[in-house]
Amino acid sequence: MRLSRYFLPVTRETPADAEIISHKLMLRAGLVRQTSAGIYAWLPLGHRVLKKIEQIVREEQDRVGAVEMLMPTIQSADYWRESGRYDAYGPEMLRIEDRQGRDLLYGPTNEDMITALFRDGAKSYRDLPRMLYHIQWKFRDEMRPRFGVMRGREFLMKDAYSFDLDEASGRISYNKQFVAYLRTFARMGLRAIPMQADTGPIGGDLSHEFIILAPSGESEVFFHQSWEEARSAGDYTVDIEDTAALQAFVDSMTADYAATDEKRDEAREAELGDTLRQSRGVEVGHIFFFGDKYSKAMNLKVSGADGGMVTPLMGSYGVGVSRLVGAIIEASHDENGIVWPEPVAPYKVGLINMRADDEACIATSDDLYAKLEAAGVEVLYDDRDERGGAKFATMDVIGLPWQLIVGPRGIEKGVVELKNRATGEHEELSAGTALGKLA
RNA sequence: CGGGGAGUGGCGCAGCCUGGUAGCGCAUCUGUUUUGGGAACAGAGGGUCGCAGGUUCGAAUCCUGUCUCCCCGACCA
Repeated sequence: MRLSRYFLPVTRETPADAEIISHKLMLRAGLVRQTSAGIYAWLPLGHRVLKKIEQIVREEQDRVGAVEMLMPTIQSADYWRESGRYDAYGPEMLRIEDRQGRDLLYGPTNEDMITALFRDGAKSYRDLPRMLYHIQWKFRDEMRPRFGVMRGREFLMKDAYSFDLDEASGRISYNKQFVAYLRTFARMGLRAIPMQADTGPIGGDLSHEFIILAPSGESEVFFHQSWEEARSAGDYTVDIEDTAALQAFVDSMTADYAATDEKRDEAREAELGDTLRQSRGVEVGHIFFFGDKYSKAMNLKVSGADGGMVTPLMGSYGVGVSRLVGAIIEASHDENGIVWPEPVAPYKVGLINMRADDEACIATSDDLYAKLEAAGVEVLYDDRDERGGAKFATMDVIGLPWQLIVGPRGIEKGVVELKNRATGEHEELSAGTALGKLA
């Protein structure tokens, strides 16, 4: 993409209503604009990040056998009356009335609707187990939206739902999602720590929050030092079809202490001694096995193998997709701007033509741009006729992993400069070599 | 929802107390000189001061109401 044809309103000054660093940088880097309290427009660059994150979430859901679908943002109140939640949910739910006087709502979550949809389509034990998910905008009328997209009223969430015939099977579905979550966050360059959360009516330990360590996170968290090590998706490989191995893996991942402020265990912390760590954290995912809460209330039943009727057990699994954009920035930035982990960067390379009034610079830059595009490298090309300093500042604040710099000095020597945004390391090399490194 | 604060060109702010034709920095546009880490000079465009009422010869400024946004708290992906 040529910057001369893009829409990237970067600003030097920070809008006064931004408080935390990720929010400031998202505004400065032209990722989002606020349109109402807790509601944001995603500008082109921010939209690309959102899509990158969404795609990683999607791939990891698919990998554990969840099936993508799409439910509407607007729901009939009838689903919620059926589950008994319509009156219970309270003012956080945005209620709407259509021209016929029918009660509608902007969905804050989808358990009720998915239960109804699954009920109408699944008739036999052969239809289970199943995991369904969608990635859709939600609305919760928060009393107090804040922290930019980290606590918006409208937010993009991946929510998955599992349907199983018995608790053992439900546990497997839960474990698969557990693995998917670890891999999802690791792929985004994040250290996400699974922390035990409030359990449902069934009890046990089948609810976890996934917390990302970030200095300005909302909650105080405590954990074993082993969680400080960065891990990649590759550290989370396990044969998810091997039930025993899967369970063993989940057990090993929950063996080391990790607790939010509300869930601290004084005794265990005392045992940890020097290996106890403390940090701020942001909740980016929450998985939960709640059994027959909705299936029972909404009369979801399927024929069992023995001819009797079975009430499926359900779980739900949420990832805050839009929140992750803010969370990643909280975890990855420096004094000059955002430092995108490559898998979620809006573009991989920022190509800078230092002198857009110089024929040789234009020719070299255009050529590099064409070749990068041809090689499938996502490149944002600053071809504008502006001063170099302003271009560097723009590239720094938007934080693309690589900066490829073309200027008259380099051209004289037959080189271009390649700079790594995260490390600041830069080297001069031939255009061909640079292409090879980036492609 | 309780407490506090703020609405003035795109962004950041001053002006308000003590009414008298709206100002600064950044950004934008034009020209010239520049050119490897947010250039310099000259010029230009852009605001019915959140909205509605009121007081007054006259309101950004005083009064009343109202809307919106932000911060702290309790609640939440």
